[in-house]
Amino acid sequence: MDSKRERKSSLAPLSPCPIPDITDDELVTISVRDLNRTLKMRGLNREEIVRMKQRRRTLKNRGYAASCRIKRIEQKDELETKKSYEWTELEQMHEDNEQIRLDVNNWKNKYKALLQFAIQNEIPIPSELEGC
Amino acid sequence: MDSKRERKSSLAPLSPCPIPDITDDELVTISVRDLNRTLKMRGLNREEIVRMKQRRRTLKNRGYAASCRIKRIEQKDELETKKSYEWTELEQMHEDNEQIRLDVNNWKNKYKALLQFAIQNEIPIPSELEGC
DNA sequence: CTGATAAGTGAGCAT
DNA sequence: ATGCTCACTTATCAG
Repeated sequence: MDSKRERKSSLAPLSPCPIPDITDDELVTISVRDLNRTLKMRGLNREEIVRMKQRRRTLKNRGYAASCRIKRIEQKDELETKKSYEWTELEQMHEDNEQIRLDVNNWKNKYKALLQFAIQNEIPIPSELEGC
Repeated sequence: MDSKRERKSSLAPLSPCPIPDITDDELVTISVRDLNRTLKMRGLNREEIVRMKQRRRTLKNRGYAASCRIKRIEQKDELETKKSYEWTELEQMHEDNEQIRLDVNNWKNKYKALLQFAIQNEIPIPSELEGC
């Protein structure tokens, strides 16, 4: 049901780290300039440097992919929230509408009752007032 | 701008196909039973069979991933469509509401005018008719 | 190069 | 076995 979906990081085997005392976290955090300096200082060869660069890029990409996923989920949530909000508003509006309709009937009936009273008692009404 | 994002299929190198005359398309389509029969007939060894099975699974997964992505996009589209529809409905409802409000005022004014007329002409009105 | 995203891969769950 | 979905990798594109 609720499955832990933590992935066996398969990155390490891809590019075995030539410098064990630089963590992935450091590698992706450090600036390119600083990284280059560090790599030079350690006296790594071309191939090792390339591998470290690639590893850095991959780690960065991992982060980008994560943000991308999160963003997607957030956008979906936002959409759902807005939709649900609009639905609520729609419900409310329906109610209001119903209420106003009742008001209309109310005033209409009052007017008609009054008019009827006038007719029954043969009270002459100016024509502008009998707009029904 | 509009980028072709077709990927160089990197599957082939992963599991070099021992049977060149079975296409990927056939491999994912064929039933397990038929596949087994075919593999047996070709006299493939254990390792080759395992590789073919894995290749099949991978190809299947590729398809599943595609459906998964399409489904996600469709769901998002659907959500957006519904949201936009609700928005339209909300607009319409606002308009209706406004119209009904005008009706209310219309009848109310008529009633009041009539009542005013009665008062000005000193016409006695039954109390149940002057509900204002 | 950096960041974002589509497609592909493998793991793990559910049926 | 099959299908789905997650995290991850890779290819690519834009800036």
